[in-house]
Amino acid sequence: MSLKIYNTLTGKKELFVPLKPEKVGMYVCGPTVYDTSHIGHARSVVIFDVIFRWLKESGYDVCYVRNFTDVDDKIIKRANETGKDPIEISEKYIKEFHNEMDALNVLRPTIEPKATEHIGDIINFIQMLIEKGKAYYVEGSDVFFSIESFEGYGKLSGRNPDDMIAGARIAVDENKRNPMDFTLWKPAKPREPSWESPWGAGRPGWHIECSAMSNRYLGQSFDIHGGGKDLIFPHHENEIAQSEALFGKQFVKYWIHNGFVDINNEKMSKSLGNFTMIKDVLVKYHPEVIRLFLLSKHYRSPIDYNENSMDEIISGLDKIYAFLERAAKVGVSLSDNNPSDSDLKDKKANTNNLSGESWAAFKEDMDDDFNSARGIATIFDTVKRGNRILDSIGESAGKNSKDSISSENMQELSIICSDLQKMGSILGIIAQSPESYFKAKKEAGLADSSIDPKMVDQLVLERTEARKSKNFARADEIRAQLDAMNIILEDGASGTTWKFGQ
RNA sequence: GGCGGCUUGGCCAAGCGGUAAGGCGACGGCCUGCAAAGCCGUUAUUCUCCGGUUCAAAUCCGGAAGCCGCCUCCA
Repeated sequence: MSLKIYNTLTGKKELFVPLKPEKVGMYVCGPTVYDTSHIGHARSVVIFDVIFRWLKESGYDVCYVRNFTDVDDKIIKRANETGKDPIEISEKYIKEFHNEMDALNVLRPTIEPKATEHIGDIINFIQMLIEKGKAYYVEGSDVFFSIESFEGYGKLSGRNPDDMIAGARIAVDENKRNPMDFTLWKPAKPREPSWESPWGAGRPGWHIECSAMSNRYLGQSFDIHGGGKDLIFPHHENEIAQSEALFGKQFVKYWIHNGFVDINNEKMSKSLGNFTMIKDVLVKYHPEVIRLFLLSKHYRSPIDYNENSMDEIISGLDKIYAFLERAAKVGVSLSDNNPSDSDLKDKKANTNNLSGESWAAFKEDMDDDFNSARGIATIFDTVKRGNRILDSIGESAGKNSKDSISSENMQELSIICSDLQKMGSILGIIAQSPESYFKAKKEAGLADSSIDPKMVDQLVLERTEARKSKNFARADEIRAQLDAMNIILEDGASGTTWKFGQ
């Protein structure tokens, strides 16, 4: 067990040693719930989901906290535009977020705190900062954090406050002692949600909620803090300032940041109008295809979402399931591979003695800074090994029945399949049985092709008869006819099956 | 202006000093009545370019070119 994690704070890959043995505290910045989530949110959530799963698999007791920012300018703006209550807005999008993440087979974090439910914690936190001389209240204005009061300001993002001020594009607020000081508490304007505080009715600034909530659930110091790369500055920098200024000790040991999703090699942006929403992607692709895609590149690098890549991913996932289906046909039993949150650990205890070389390789891949791209390569290597065994025993030609497969081969195939399922359970894929995967695929194909399956079956039957009577001309004619409908035939040992092409 | 990142075969993508994983595609073969699937083989003497360090560099250092992100809300 020697997990290494790239730490943004040090810019190096470091051996992961939790603050307390066997326990890990992890905080990830969740969405501001004012709009529908896009594919970029999905990437971040899926990546940290895999990290969560891997930490648990590695034997840690993980407390995973992911917040919802449910009070914010954008939510208020949205509320005013739609004439709704801000709470209505945030609840709507929280619900949507949960639905989509459930569809993507994302495990729920241990705790999902909301900013509005921690206003007391936030006010206390600010109060203490003021008492320590780290923050100041400007009468009639905001409470600001004083960056000059915190020596380490800029250490996460590698920025020097003076340089930033020099090239600043921000309007200087006359109330601030230093232009880089940031808001902890701001006074409420009319018709805005607000809470009473020592500084009048108002609401928290953006950064303070994460310091207050992480402190509440994970303490003054914890192991991992994550989020998108864009959060490094100013959000996470400011969190460090708030928490370390107050508690005088290291806030977070390992900082993890994920890269962005581009769309056809362009950044998602309002001006380009290319925001790709999760719900739209879910309509087009199987959830496991989306996960496999999001994990197909190292989490820190940018990844490009485009149709061509998605088609390649579909081929890959089909290949994995097709192998499992072949294996099942010769009698390898596949376990139910959709473990709930709680039984990942039990599963480990049950199947550990069965794990093979693939699992060992995968473990190395994941231990190396959660290298899911390499883990996926290991999955394909495993599939190839399995197919090779199946070819060698001539299963496809129907020469061997289940009984005549040697016990060594059976044993090896069992291990390969169980390894595949274990690897899948970390990446959150291969959660279905091959039958239901291909059945769903066929149904999806039928749904948008207006093809009558009965008619296809009838043609397949006719072709089988034609083949029996060596009328190959007719057989090929039928094949061509179905091919024109994007239907591909496969003549197997146990009859002919059909599927949709890509 | 400040900070950071990227450039690997037709495409996607690992690689983090020891002599180029994996996927998609293409081509040849096995299998098949023909296919499909699967398997086998071929597809980068070379990693944007130029220098340097080293017995050894895609990997380290210096320089050049191109691309990108952050510094304002952003996963």
